[in-house]
Amino acid sequence: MVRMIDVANHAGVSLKTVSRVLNNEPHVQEALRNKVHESVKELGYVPSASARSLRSSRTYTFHLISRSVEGNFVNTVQSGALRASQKYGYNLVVSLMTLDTLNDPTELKTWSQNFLSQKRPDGIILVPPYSDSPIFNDIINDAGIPISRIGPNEIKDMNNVNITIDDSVAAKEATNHLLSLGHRRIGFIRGYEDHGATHKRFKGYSDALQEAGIKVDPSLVKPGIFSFESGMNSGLQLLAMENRPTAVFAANDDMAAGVIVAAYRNNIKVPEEISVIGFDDSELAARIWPTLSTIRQPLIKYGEQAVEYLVNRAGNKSKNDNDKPSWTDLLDYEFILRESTGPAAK
Amino acid sequence: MVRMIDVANHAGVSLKTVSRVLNNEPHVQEALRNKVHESVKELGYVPSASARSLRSSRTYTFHLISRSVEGNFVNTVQSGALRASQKYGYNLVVSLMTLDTLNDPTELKTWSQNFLSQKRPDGIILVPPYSDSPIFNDIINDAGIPISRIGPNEIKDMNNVNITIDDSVAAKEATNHLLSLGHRRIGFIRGYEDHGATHKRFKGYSDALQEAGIKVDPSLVKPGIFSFESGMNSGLQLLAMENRPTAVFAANDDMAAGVIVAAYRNNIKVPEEISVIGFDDSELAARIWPTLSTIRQPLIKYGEQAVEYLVNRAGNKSKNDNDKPSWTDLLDYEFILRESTGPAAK
DNA sequence: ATGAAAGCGCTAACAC
DNA sequence: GTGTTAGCGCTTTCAT
Repeated sequence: MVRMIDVANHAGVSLKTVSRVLNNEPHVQEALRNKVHESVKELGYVPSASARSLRSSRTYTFHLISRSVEGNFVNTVQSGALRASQKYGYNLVVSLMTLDTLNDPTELKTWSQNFLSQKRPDGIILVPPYSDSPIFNDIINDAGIPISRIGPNEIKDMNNVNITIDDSVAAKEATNHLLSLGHRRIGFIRGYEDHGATHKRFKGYSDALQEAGIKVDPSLVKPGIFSFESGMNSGLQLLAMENRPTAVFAANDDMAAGVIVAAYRNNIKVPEEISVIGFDDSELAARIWPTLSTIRQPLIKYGEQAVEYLVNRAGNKSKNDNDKPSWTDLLDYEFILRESTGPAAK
Repeated sequence: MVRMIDVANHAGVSLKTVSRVLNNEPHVQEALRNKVHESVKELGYVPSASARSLRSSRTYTFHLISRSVEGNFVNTVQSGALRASQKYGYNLVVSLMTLDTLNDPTELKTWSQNFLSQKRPDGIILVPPYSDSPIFNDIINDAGIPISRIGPNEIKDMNNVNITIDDSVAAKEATNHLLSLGHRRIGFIRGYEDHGATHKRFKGYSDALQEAGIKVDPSLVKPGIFSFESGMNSGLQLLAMENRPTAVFAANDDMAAGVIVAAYRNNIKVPEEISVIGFDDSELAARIWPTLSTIRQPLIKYGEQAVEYLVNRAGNKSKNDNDKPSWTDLLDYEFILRESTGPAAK
C-alpha cells in the first residue's frame, strides 16, 4: 500500500505539497507539480477514498433514491447518471425506499436521518414520486445536501434544480397528432395519481381537446399505474364500450403496449381500427408490433444533468448558495411518429 | 454530529464497549449492552461509514462490473443484488468498464489496479462477458477480493462462486418443445461469441436435434449480438430463405422479439406459420404479441445469491479461504409456455 | 469482561 | 509558495 507520505519522500517534497498537487490547488511551482506527478506514476499511488472522506467529510458519492431500479424510466436515468458520475470521479449508489416510507412523515423523517448521517452523500438524485414530495425535499435540504430533482413538479423556495420536459406541451402535441388524423373520441389512460406527470399529461390532453372544441368525456378517461397490466385492463374496458374510442393515449409506453395487446385479444386492428400512442419512448416502443408512436423523454440526459448539477454544487460548498431559488432545467422532448397511429376509422 | 464517544459518555461506559456492542462482538454484559443500545437510540447516533472504513479497511461496498446498466439482464440482476446489499448494510455501486478494456490485457491490468486500490471494494460481482475472463478474475483474485461470477462458465482453480442455470439443458428443453410440436427445420440465432451462454445454448439446441436424428443445418444458424436489431436482421434472413424454417430459437428474448417483428413485416403469422422461442423471460416477453414462449432465468436470484456469497466471505476475511476451489451454484430455470409457439405448419 | 492508547491516511489550519 | 502540526471517528492492540 503506497501512502501519500511515500510519494512525498520519493519526490523530496512535503506531504502537503503532494496533497495540493493531487487536489489541483494553486500555489505550487510547476516543477514540483511535475515531480509529484512522476512519483505518483512511478509508485502507482492511488489515494485512499476513506481517509479522504473522513478528513474532508466528502464521500464522493451520489445517491439516487428510488422505489426500485427496474423499469425503463429509472433504469435509463440511472444509466446517464452513472456515466456522468464515473466521469467526474464519483460513485453512484442507488438507495431503495418504499412508498410506505415516503408517505408516512414520521417514518420518512427517521429513515432520512439515518440514511443521511450514515451515508453522508455529496448529493442526491430524486425521481418521481420522491421528487414530488416537499416534505422529503425539505428534510434533505435542511441537512445541506444538494438535490437534483427529476420530474415535472417545481418545488419553490428551495435551492435545487428541477430537471424535466414540459409534459403538458408534449401531451398536447401527441393529442393534436391524433386530432389531425381525424380522431374525435380519444381515450386517455392515467398514471399514478401521486406523480405530477400524470396530471400534466392529462392537462395537455384536455387542452388539446378543448382547443379543438371537443369536451372531455370522463367515460373515456381510465385509471392506470404506469404498468403494462394496468394499461391492458383499462384498454380492455375502453375497447368493450358500446361506442368505443378510435384512439387511445396512454400516459406511458408500458400502458400503451397493454392497450395494443388488449386490441389483439379482441381482434381489433392497430392502427386500422384503433390508434394507440404512448409516452416516454421506452425500449419497448420500437420492439413491439406495430411500433409505437410516442413522446421521447431525454432520460439519459436527465441523469447526466442531475449529476452535472451536483458536481458543481459539491465543488463550491458555500452555504451561501442556499439563497438561490430553485429553477427548472427544461429539456427538449421529441415526438416520435411510428406505426401505431393512423387515420380515424370511418 | 453525535460521535461514539458521546454515546460512551452518555451510557457511562468506555468507547470500546460501545464499539463492541455495535459490532456484535462477544464479552459484553447484557446490562451494558442494553444501556448502550438505549443511549444510541436516545442520542440518534449513527456510525460514520468513512471512519469505520479507514480504520478497518472495509468499505461496506460491493461493485458490480458491467458494460452498461441498460438492458433486462443486468438491470434485473442489479435489482436483486441491490435489495440484498441493502439488507446486509452494504452499498452497491455499478462500475462501468468498456469491452475494449476487458480485451486488452495491459489496459485491463492498469484499470483494475487503479480501480481496486481506489475503491477497495469488499466484493465484486461480475456479469458476462466479464465473468468469462480468466485474466480479469485472476487480477481480482490476486488482490484478495471475493468475486461472485454470474454466468455459465466455471473458472477453476480459483476461490469463487459461479452462479448460473444449466444453459445447455434449458436450451435443449426449449428445442425439444419445438420438436414435440412437429418442427423439423428449426433456425437458431446466436448471441455474442465471447459469452459462454451463446455456446452452451447452441450446444443444447444441437444436442436436441441430434437426439431426434436431425442434422444441424448451418444455413439455419445465424449470428446475433443479443440485440433486438440483430435478431430482426437474422430473422429477416431466415424468413427470406427458399425453404424457410418453421420455427426459430433465438438465444435471448430481445432477438426473439426481433424475429417476431420480422415476421409481421413479411406478413407471416406467428405462431401459425412460424413458431418463435426466446431465452431469459425478460420484461418484454409478456408485453409483446404474441406473448413469447421462453426459458426463465432467475435473474433476481442471481443478484441475491451473488451478494449472499460476498457477505459471507466479507465476514470471515481469513486468507486461508483461498484454498477452497471454486464451485458452481446451479439454480433452477423454468420453461415458460406462452403463445409464440404452436404446431408446425404442414 | 472492560478500558486506555495508538493510529488508519488524509486534509485543514496555520506557520514560515 | 511550502512545510508542520493536529485530528477527522472509528477499530485494533494490548493491558488490566
